[in-house]
Amino acid sequence: MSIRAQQKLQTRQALLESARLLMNSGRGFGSLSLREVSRQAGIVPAGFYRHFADMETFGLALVAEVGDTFRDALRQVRHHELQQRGMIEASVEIFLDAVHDNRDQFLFLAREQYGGSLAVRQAIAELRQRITQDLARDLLALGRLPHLVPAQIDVLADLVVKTVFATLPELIDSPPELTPPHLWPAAKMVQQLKLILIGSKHWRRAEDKSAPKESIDRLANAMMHQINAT
Amino acid sequence: MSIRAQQKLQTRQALLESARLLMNSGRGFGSLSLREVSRQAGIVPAGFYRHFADMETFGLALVAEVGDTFRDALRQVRHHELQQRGMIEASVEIFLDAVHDNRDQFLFLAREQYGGSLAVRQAIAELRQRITQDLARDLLALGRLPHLVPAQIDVLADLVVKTVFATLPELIDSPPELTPPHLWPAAKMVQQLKLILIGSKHWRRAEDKSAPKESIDRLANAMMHQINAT
DNA sequence: TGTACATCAGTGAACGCGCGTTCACTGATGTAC
DNA sequence: TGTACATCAGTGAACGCGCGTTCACTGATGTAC
Repeated sequence: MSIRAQQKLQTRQALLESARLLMNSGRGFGSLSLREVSRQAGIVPAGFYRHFADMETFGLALVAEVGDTFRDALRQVRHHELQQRGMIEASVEIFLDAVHDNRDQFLFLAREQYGGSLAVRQAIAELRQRITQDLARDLLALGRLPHLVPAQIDVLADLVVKTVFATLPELIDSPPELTPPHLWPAAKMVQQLKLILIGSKHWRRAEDKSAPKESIDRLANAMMHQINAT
Repeated sequence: MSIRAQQKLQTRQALLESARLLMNSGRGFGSLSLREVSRQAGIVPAGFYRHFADMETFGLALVAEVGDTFRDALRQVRHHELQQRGMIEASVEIFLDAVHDNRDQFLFLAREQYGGSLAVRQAIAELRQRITQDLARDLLALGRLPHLVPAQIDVLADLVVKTVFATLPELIDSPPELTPPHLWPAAKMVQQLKLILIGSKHWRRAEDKSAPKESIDRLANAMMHQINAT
């Protein structure tokens, strides 16, 4: 790569890192200013535009960055060729190492998954959906849950990913001083994933004959209560 | 109450409602300005200070508001005197009604649970902790899970509340057009809560004799990987 | 290799704008007698 | 009940400030010959 391209890339990464640094003190991405980020990266405000059209595009670059990191971690988890016993602990351990090594990237992800601008939120939702689908595919291919239909696998994968994403903020910040050991985030998450896995082992196939009509009606009822913006 | 006090209360509620309205278009509370909120509520910026010292105090009032609504809903759920069959569906139905009736309050809660200012995030964390502890107390008192020790009940309650909080954003916004019915948020949440309940029915007591030392070591290992800010 | 021109990452000044906060004020409501 | 004074929610003007964006620029790096 040419010297100029290298230097440009360096500045670009300085901008990304600056945003993550500024968010470390508890601020949301939406409250960062273009001038502030540029200042932190050591360039003049106008220089920002050599790299990004606006703060929204910049936010999408941050999502792409943590997305790559996240998927790398999951690839490592997958290559660990899961054995039944201790599978969850080993996977969580690999994942926690990735979070530790890229603390501020995951802080951005945790902080902006619901709070960010529309574009950032959508990009994170897409990232999360791809991760969920990959997990569902793996669970189906592994064949350890042959009693579940694909729709159930989807619901299970969604719950696992939901649990991991929702635990991220706790994993990144220290827990309150008085937290008893069984509620320390990493241990708690391991227990909860095991609990979910136990549930999925004993989950009956949908449309079970023992509760034929009533449960379907109830489900439809719950679905009708979908809260819509429309 | 005096006329003056009534009018003041009315303006105060207009301010709270204005903030929630402004957040409906996808913006975070942290990006709202004092002038903007006052304008929406129909008063002059300086008038804001008759009600709140600053935007942070104002944010805490919004947390308190949705906290009351949330706990009212849970009180209704609790008074429904849960019967075994269909307990989850009935509870979710009551909860979804509350979310529907107070859409923008729950939108604030969902949006700011991780993204808000430090003070707002802490207030929401306290609200959530109180809800979790109440649930753990209820689960223990009901005695339907006698094989679990209190520490396991805590982990279970945390997972249930985590699932509900993490599903809130989906419950509030419409799901993407192409979502298959089994992944519609309300139905999906019901399935996932059932899955968790099934897991808890089959969860072995901690310190199970069949995996005596190894699992404790693994747990400790996972806990050591706690990611700290320190 | 050397030269002449092109590219373009980063500069520095300037702009108009909405912001949070202050202040003395007004006039409806409340209170004391 | 009527009067005289106190309270205080909301006003309107003013302030200094950091913001996003524009522009012509500079000078190191890249390219053509």
